Amino acid sequence: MAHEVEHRTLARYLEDNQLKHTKQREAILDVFLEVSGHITSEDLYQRVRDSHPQIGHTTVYRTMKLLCEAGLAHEHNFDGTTRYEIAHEHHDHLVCTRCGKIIEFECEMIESAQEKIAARYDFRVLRHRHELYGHCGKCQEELAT
Amino acid sequence: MAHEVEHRTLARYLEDNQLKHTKQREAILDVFLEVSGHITSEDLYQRVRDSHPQIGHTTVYRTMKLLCEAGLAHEHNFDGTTRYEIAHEHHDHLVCTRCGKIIEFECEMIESAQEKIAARYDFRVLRHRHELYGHCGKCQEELAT
DNA sequence: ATAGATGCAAATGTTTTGCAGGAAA
DNA sequence: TTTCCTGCAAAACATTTGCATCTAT
Repeated sequence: MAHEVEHRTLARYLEDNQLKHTKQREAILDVFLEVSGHITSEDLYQRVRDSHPQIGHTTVYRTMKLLCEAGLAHEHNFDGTTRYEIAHEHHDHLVCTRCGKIIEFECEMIESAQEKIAARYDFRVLRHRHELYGHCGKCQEELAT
Repeated sequence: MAHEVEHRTLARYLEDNQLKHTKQREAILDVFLEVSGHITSEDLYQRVRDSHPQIGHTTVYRTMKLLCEAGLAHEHNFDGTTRYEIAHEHHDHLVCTRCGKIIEFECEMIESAQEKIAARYDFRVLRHRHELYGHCGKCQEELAT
């Protein structure tokens, strides 16, 4: 079994919460980690069925919610459809709308400005999304010709 | 009729596109401008029915799409629910995930930091989305009790 | 043995679509 | 009178829930 660290994290979470360690949960976690992108519940369900045809969609939903609670996955709602991504350090995105290239960035200055904004409105920030859409350098050159 | 400028803008859009000027479209635009917040389709539908009980939900959806095309409204998807807001200058959002309150903010510092990031990656930003999710002051108090 | 998990089917909630009748041009 | 619009009902999706059954502990 690949992704041993994540499976151990799941096991610990299940034990800590008196939840049960089932084949379905293992299988879904494995497929989720394998695809390693932003995946919808439906896509995940289809892929899980390739190797485990008896697993239902309901279980995929319930397991993904569990993985989010265990800190292994993040849920992201993009244009009305929920997508899951593997949890990792926070970052934001530059998205090229022409070639689809995605660049990750982090910015201390923006993070601290966010804190100031939140304080001004007496708001406690739990998470955020920040995406810049536009054209990458290569696409700018290609458009200039 | 209040909001004459917007109604004239709608009228022009309809004429320019050989679309028809109906009571329903007027009524929905009026209610939308009156509430002047971030409103869901369902909320809008309920309010429209107070004064125009015969108008259907379908027409609300279709009209809001039209208002977006006419540049009078903007559609936003916050955590899976679509909300409409009156089109105006760019701003970002603080979204309370407990009570649903939405606060708009603008921040020069963040805008200029975005420009620096973009320059660093040789990226030309055309638009962006920036949302901070968390708890508003009132909800923080309620949670503390 | 028993608390918890599963999978089906049905319910829910949101948005879209087909269609026949109705209104604006 | 022709084209577009409306409202209903039904469809289309995405997600959740009730429940009887099964399984890990």
